[in-house]
Amino acid sequence: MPPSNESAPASPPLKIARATLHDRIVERLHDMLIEGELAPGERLNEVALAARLEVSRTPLREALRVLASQRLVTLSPHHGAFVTRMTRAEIDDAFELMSALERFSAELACERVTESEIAAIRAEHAEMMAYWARRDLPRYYRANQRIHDLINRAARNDELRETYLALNRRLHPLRLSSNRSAAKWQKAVEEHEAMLAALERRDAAELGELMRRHLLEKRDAVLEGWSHEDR
Amino acid sequence: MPPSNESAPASPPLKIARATLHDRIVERLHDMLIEGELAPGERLNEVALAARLEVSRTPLREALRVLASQRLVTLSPHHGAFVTRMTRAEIDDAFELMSALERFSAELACERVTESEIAAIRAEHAEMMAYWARRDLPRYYRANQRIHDLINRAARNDELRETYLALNRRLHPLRLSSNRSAAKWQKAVEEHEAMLAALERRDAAELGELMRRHLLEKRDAVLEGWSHEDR
DNA sequence: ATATTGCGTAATGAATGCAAAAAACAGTGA
DNA sequence: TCACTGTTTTTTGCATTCATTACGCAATAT
Repeated sequence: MPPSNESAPASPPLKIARATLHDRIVERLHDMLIEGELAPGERLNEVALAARLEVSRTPLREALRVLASQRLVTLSPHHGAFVTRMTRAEIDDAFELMSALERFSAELACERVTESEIAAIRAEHAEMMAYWARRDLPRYYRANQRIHDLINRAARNDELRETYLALNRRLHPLRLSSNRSAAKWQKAVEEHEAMLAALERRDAAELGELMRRHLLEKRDAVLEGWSHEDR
Repeated sequence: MPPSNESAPASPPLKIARATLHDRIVERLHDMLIEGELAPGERLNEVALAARLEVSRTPLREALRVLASQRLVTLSPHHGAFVTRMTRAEIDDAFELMSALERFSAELACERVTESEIAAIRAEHAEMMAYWARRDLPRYYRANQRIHDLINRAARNDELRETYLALNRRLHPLRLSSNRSAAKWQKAVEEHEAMLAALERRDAAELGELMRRHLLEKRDAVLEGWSHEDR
């Protein structure tokens, strides 16, 4: 036995572990939040939710703690869990941070993207344009998300991607209040054209700046719709 | 009763809620991780930890789930909880992301920092230089952290700050493997001088680039020490 | 001697029970 | 009618208990 082995701490096994119940509950609640099945500000009663999901309170509570640490739900001791309702300042900050993540993702992607990845992005872009021509907003939105995720993957930084996705999940409920005017949508489409061109030229500074500004405009569009909807 | 009230969801009370047990356990484990009381890779036995903290397993498990969602511990179903040991690739990615957060924080700070905040940073900088002169690495390190946090606060973006702090916590255990050579330390000090000067000029591009490069050099220093320590 | 299989033990996953805190309600008084 | 207060009820926080899975060790066969 080598002496170094004595102080070597145990490590987690690498094998695929099948999901536990509370992990699946986290997934399920994620979906329910994304689908809007649970509205911002809504109270989450533990026994009612547990009954609805057909689980006991224990794994549900563990899941709620996890979602709370991701700020998707807000816990108030002895009062209960609520679907997080972001304030104006939080939305502002979140989009601002998102603009930085997008810029950085764009810069890294320009350095690291492969030809086949660009081809995939180009294809997805074409599909998105088709949805735009048909004014199919839901599908346009999903194609849009896929493009951003492809760029994120091309950046080859899992930490960045995880952070991006986590923030994106939090902002997801706000997506409905943007792109409602045809003019804004038109502008967003043009920006995407420019972004694709910059990526093909691998112009990091240009693409980074385009994506940063794109996000800030999205923020403005969201805040515009937000001000006369909630709060 | 106004009709709008019917669909209005309840909101969490705004009052200060005193910490629950599992929140305090999260805090305590945070501290233990920061202090190095729990080493990376170490296994966390639920009953042993519960006994040590004098709590039952339920709130401890909730705390472990929270820490796992922050990637400070790794859960392996039916195997247990382990203090997360970052791989080389994860460290690489994390520092790269950190460099982007620092750059953005620097850029925002240049736009938004007040004179009194600059004064506070200048004072903390002077204190840090004193620790450097005495070769007091622990205190130097803490002063360094405070400076970065002051810049972060000056950026006026809580989302950014939270993200920064969360990532910083994960990288904290690695701090020991950097700044071991006097030359590198000297260089870091010089970079800090330049950063302070750029902040005083409110030169966003310059400060951003300085902080980005500063972080990337820190990454290299950490990875250098890392390669012949663990793994 | 080594590999393999089976069983016992220990650990985690999940459910239930109990106590405390907060919310809802009713009743009383002004 | 409104405000206040005492009580009831609901809901959360935590401990305990039960069930399931993984690990360790030994015995056996090759």
